[in-house]
Amino acid sequence: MHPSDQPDTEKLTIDQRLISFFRDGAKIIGLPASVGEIFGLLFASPKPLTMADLVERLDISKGSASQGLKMLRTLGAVRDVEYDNDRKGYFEADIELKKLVGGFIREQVRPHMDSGTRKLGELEQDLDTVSDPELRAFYENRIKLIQRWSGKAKLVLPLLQKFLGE
Amino acid sequence: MHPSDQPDTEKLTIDQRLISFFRDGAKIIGLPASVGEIFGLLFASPKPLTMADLVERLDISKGSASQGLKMLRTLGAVRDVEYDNDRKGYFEADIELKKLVGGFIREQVRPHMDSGTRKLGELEQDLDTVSDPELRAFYENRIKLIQRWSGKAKLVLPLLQKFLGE
DNA sequence: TTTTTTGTTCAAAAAAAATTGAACTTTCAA
DNA sequence: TTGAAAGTTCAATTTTTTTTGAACAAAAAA
Repeated sequence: MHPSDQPDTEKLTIDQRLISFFRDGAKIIGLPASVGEIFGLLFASPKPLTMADLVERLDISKGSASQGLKMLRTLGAVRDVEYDNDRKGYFEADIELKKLVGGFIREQVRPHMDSGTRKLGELEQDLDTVSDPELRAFYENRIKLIQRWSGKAKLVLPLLQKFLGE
Repeated sequence: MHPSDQPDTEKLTIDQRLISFFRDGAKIIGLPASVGEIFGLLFASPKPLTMADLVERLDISKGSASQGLKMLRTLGAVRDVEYDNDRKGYFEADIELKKLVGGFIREQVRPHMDSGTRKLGELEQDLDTVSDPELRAFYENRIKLIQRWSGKAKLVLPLLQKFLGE
């Protein structure tokens, strides 16, 4: 080992650091690391990149690149751009926080909340099946409690989006 | 199969439904399913339960129960209670949204944000190593952008907690 | 003290999630 | 048309995470 070789954190290029930053970020919000890396590389690139660029620079498979881009497009975090009047597709990162958060809420948060709301409804239906009146009163309170939580959650999301939209 | 047997969603008891509800909720916020189930069972129980109760009613191992309870206590979502002046430990769910969200932010969100802030600092240091002035200006802008995001995130959390605190 | 009950720890096993890569489809240039 | 480049799909593999269970520790009853 050459004496000037330093422990890990030294001598990383800026784009490597950005990739790592967004890899961690992706994991935190429950997205695959490769998705974070793809976004990171696009975010760190002054010009649009092709899928082949991603495969080469991130050392991931074509399959991962394709699936990762698909997810990022669905989230509205990456968009297709014209470039080089080339046959290949080019991509760039969307950098509006409002849009990034909006996409995440729309694609990841809302569907879960909706399914939760549905489950909660089913729960309420089944209260009838509880014969013991004391236990039933207890369950009623618990369900009311979750409904209050749910109501707050539904208020928080638009508030959050408003706050983040500059 | 008896003709009165219905598809899955029928004939679940309320507590089974609550357990399932919180199992899903746990997965959504990135916690193990067993942790959600434990919370769900405690939430659905009018009186405190022991670890042995959890093992039996959720059909999980003693190890899972012990680890799950540990995590829930750290999150402030479950607390030890006196009961039955018994040798065994008894537990009950904490049902204050403020506390649940607060614990999650303290234990899961903050540490990640702090590590992100640190990484961001390192990134800024390394700007010097970029020789091309155009590229450097580009990176400077990107880093400033993330810093603006980070600033908002730091404002949002207390706001959120305030909103949820009744 | 010894035994029994309760709870913790952690290496190993199982389960879940992400990634790969080869087969396939689409698109366009020659 | 045909062939090559670009992109997608998905079964198989790899990696990561969760769960188990047996060994251990702590505490209290016998």
